[in-house]
Amino acid sequence: MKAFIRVMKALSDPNRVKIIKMLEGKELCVCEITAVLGLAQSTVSKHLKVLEDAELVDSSKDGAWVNYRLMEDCENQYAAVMQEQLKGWLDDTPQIQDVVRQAGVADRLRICAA
Amino acid sequence: MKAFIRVMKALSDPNRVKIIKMLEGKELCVCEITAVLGLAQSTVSKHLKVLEDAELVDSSKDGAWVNYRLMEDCENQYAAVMQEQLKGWLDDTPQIQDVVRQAGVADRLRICAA
DNA sequence: TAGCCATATCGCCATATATCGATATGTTAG
DNA sequence: CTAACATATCGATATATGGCGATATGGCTA
Repeated sequence: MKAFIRVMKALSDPNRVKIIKMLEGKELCVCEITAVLGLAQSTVSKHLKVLEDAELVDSSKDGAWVNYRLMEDCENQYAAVMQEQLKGWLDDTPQIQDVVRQAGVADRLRICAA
Repeated sequence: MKAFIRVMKALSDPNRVKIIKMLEGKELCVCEITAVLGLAQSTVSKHLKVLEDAELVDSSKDGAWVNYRLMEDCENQYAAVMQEQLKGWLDDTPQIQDVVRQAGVADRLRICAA
């Protein structure tokens, strides 16, 4: 039950849903997501933690960067099903199209101060 | 997007999920749900409104009673999919088994002051 | 080693949510 | 018509959540 509720809560925020949809395209680092969403870095970090706790996304370090991607082979069945469902959902939503397009052309070397 | 978020928020509360699972068995009136969940009647009424706004459940009056049931032929695709998914989920959760069993034998004529 | 960069965590605030008791609304029975 | 009952709505309160800026942490590079 807790695992289910965690997934539902994670998907109850528009910005977190946007992150999921962006990650369907490619993996992204925190600064890229921050730039696209236009939120504070700390806010994005917190959203990512919620998504990770729900086992919807996964991360790995690449030097100073942390790359986030959709969790593959979820053990959490609720996360697995929702992730799959979302692949067919919301693609016609302007807000989503917007961020997905921006994420598609995001370049961390340009966006981040590197 | 709003419709999707509404459905996710509706399913983010354990008591509302319990209500959905109870309604998989049979339609129930507010006083039966109230008795099974052990919440205040006003709280249950509010939860039902959230579920109805998300188009997950439907209601109809039967005299002084209001019967709630799972929404059939949901226009809201998110509600439709989640409803179906939930039919195969959480059946092994003790909390859910408990309320479902109680709902199954609920009798409004005994539960309510009628 | 120092300093910069990316990210995470902390503390704070405003708003949202879950809950309750009290009250309003509408229905049925006497 | 009135009383009793089922449900909905209102008002209050405690907790949860989303947001921010400030600070801590860890890695690179000069």
